[in-house]
Amino acid sequence: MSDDVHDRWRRPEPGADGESGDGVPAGSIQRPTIRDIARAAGVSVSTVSHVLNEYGDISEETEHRVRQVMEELNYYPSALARRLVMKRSYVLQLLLFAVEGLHHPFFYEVTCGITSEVEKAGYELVLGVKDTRDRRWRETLRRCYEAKVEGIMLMGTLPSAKVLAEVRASGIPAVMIDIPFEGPRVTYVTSDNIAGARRAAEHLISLGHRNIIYVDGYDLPDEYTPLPTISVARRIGYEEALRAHGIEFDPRLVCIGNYTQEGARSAVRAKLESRSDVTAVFAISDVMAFGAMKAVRDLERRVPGDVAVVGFDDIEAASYVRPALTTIKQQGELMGRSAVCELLRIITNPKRSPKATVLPAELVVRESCGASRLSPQFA
Amino acid sequence: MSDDVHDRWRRPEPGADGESGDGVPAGSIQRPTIRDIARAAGVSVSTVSHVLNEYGDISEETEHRVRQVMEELNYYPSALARRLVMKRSYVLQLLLFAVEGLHHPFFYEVTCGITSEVEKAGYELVLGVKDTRDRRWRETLRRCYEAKVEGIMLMGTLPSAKVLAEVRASGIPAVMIDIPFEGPRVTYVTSDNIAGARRAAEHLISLGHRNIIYVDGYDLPDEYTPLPTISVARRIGYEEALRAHGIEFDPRLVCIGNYTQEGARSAVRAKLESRSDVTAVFAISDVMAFGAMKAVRDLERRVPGDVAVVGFDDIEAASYVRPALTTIKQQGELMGRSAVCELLRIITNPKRSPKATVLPAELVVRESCGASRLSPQFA
DNA sequence: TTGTACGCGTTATCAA
DNA sequence: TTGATAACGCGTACAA
Repeated sequence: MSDDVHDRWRRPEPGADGESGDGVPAGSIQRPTIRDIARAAGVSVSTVSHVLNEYGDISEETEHRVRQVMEELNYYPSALARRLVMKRSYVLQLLLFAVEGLHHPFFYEVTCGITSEVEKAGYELVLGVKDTRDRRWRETLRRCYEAKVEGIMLMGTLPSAKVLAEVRASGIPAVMIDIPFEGPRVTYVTSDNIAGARRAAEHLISLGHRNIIYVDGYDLPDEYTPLPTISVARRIGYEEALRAHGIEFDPRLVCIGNYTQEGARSAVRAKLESRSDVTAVFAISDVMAFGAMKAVRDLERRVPGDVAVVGFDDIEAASYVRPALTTIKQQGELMGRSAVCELLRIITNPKRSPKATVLPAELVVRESCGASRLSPQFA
Repeated sequence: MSDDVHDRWRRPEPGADGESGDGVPAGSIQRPTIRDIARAAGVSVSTVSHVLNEYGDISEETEHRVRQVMEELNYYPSALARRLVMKRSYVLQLLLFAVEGLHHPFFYEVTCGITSEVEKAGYELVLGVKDTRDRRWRETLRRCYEAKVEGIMLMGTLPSAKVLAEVRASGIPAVMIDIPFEGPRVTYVTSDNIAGARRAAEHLISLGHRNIIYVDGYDLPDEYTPLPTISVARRIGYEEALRAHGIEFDPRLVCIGNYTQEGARSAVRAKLESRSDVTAVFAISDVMAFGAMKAVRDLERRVPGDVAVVGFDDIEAASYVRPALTTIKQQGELMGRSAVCELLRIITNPKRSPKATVLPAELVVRESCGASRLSPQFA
């Protein structure tokens, strides 16, 4: 019936080659609407809608006809229109704050976990990567508001405390990833950074080390002081371990690596040169641990023979390097999944006060500390 | 005027603590609409719309009043509604096909390039990561159709040829990343894989190597045969280099590493054991090159002393490993940017036939071949 | 079981 | 310079 409709909605490219025999749909130009389907099938729009949403109150014959027409016209309902009328966007936003040149592999892992869970829930994930130092984040948030995203996940290197505050004040459900920050509809997921760092330090201590360099990420500007970053947490774990073993914490053993390899390299080298009594390094990221290893070699010393090194994250490269890096494993993918689950929970259940998630961080013993027991991961 | 409107649209949380003094907006529940603004400002909706879109035909006084009301009510126009009426989604989709456990760091780099460019263009980027072996990709594509995405970028490990064909047939503008596949509104961006591979092989040859193991990614099933993958391109470059130097190509020197470290490790070890005349390995990904290095050590031989190794990609870890990996650098971020630019071009200019982009792939000499000339990247 | 009519929050057209 | 009103494509009472 009404064949002109078929004509109206031809495939975008009438098929210059044999390819288009497949007859696949879409094309962002102009597509058939639910009304076209209704007309072509000789029914009303609501009938089509009922078929589409499987109300199950349409006669088998009608349904069949409708579906057939949808097929023929390559009809795909507009999510845009549906979202508008449903007053729901089904969109989650992932905001990644990164520092230029710092492609932290860990983020990628988390992102994979996030996407798979988002998809499973029938949502869409919008990805935004911003430079941490870019002042235009307000613009980015405005776009979230306009897009009516239902939830935000925020991850990365030191987003300004103002960003966090604004997200919280926005009232949009949010889950911070590895950023301990809470609010009415805001929570976070993180690794057990304190325990992880403690375990790392204890591992070194158990091997006899007492003077352990601590390579921190950033030297926090004052605006962050109230913000308990992962950096702070790991520092606590480190100090706890020292205390538990009667070792006094020496602030002069702390240095700043800026989360980069080169930053850690020069910082550690400087420390090693000034302190000949140091026999170990604990860097709070694997990348910085790599830098530490280079620093040791710069001084013609050996890992782990002269200086033991422990990292944090367990990125893939940790098993590639030589000697393979002993480190604290963070479960990135799981972290991503958890973030999404928690976010969806906040969205669906506004009353319920959100709960922070803390994932275990386990020690992975490889070669960089010289303690080569029972590790199948060995190179 | 009309103060009840102010009451209706309070901030989500009336501010239990001092925080909300900031007065920041949004909240996905129920927000003021353009009509509310119009009412509160005592003007018509079209006036508000004109202010919003800066038509410049509104009296300064009115505009000021409207803006003030928008501010007070924390009004943010709905992108959903706008998109519906504009018949444009302003959404680009990135489809990443990955194999479980294979978190290729290179993808992350490309993604960063993509996001920054997408944002700059005022678009939104929806991210979807699918397992290559997942048969439900049709579902994923359906969601693209329903969301009326304006363009698709496709990247990753061996998406089935069917996926590519369907994307092409869909008529949605698309840019494949590192997948040489074209169509009416489909093109690709890639590195100069042939030249890169040739350069890698030539580097080895120039160092005196003649029996070079070639570590390929996958053994392609028949369905891919017509598809010129990067794998095929690199193989061509490899063979070209051999031919140019009068070395006969020996198919028995080719092995399959499945793009994983362990895969390459065992494959290369087997080859090395059976062929004592081999003095070099060219792996078409860095990760596989790492596996090759392990294989060499498994046999108590040394890199580069006994066996030289070259990789492809230049991921970050390439500079971390010891010896640092000599490899072919792909410009991931640039690749992402180029993909977006080309995609936007296809979208805005439907007539113009798209043009493939080939980015240079340069040799980065480090330590794994023993040729340590003029390289500042050295560890 | 099917159809009518209204609303979702915009922009665009036209008239005032 | 401003305002009414019709789209945009869909979901959903409510009526038939």
